[in-house]
Amino acid sequence: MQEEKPRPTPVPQADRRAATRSALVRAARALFAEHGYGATGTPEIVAAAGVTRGALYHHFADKIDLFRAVIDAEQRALVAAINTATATPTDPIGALIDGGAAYLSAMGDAGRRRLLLVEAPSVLGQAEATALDLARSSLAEGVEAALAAGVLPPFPATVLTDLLDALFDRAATAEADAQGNYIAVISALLRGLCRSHT
Amino acid sequence: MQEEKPRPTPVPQADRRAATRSALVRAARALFAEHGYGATGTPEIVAAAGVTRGALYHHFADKIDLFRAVIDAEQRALVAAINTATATPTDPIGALIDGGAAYLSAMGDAGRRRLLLVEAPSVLGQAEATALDLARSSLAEGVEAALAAGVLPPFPATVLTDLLDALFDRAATAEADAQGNYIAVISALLRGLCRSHT
DNA sequence: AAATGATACAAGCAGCCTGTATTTATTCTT
DNA sequence: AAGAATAAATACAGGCTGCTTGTATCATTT
Repeated sequence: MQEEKPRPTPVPQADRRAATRSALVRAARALFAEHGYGATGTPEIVAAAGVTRGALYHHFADKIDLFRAVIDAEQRALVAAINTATATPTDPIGALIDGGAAYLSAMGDAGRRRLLLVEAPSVLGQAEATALDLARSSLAEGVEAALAAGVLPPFPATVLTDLLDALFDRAATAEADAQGNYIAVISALLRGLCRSHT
Repeated sequence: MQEEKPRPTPVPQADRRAATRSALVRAARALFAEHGYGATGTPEIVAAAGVTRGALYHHFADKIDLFRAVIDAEQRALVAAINTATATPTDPIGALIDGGAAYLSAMGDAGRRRLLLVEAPSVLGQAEATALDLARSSLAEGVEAALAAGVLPPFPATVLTDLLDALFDRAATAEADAQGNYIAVISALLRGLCRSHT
């Protein structure tokens, strides 16, 4: 017995790096989502990730940079969930409603809602938070398609997108059993807007 | 000369208390609005207020308690500004639009927007932040009046209030020169909703 | 009006957290 | 296999929060 440290299957550096990095992001996501950014300390994060603060500050410039990575991962997970839950394309207005419903479904996790809707604007500032908002980009496409199809009155696309985004965000924070009512009202609002056009 | 401390106009304790308390709230409001809650330290606040940290922790339980006082004062100032800018009562829908415009005008200050729309939900939590939201309460009255008048479809009042609140909040964060467009779209949405009813 | 009590505030301390600098360990290159 | 490079751990400095102790001013009671 002298197997102390013969060469314990040399782990590639890239894998090693990716492993600790994702462990940090995963642990940080859970704690930021549960207690918020300000109430979560880096000692707590690294303990949950099973590494030390040295590793954290080797991978990320500072605590905010780690938070940014968490938000980025959460945005990607969100659009992935939306894409799997998105219905078959219908008319432009129906596509907006269906996309909104898929968004609500993908926002079912309370931690995700807190991270994206509450913490991100506060920690990163509204400007960067909306810049990182991928779901909003796909909503903008839907609005532009509806405008191009002529089914919406010729209001500025950015304004329509912004207000629709606000409606879906607020619906996402509503009680789960009331979201049907929110979708119904949003749908009625959109249909009424179309009718006022034609 | 022995007028060192004869009785230098004994300041009533109540006045003294109110003076330091309001100095703290005023200084904290300015710094929280400018740099956010997390980036503002209590040493900075008390320096701006011209008192010591001892005074702060005598008047407030902790830093969050001071922030709560700032938000409370800001809410009162907001409804006061809304009331002075509110137009004469018209039809229920017009009252909603006019009230919304008055809200946007009262939210013209960037610091106020940050405090009420970004910092408060993050620091106090969404639940407490909406509970302290006075403007939302008056919006709820307007929605209930419109429902009672039968000019809106019979959707749940809480849902309509919540979604209208979201629209006006988002419009408030828009560029000042674009807010006319936001009001126009919100107005069109509301009118379309009425039309879908009758 | 003098003493006793309550209130407002000041100063200092202990613990924690963040970010950085320094060292050690592991993997890649030649 | 030796050295370069990267990953991670340890140690440290500064700042901030909340508490505790101490002091001065106002109020109250007799």
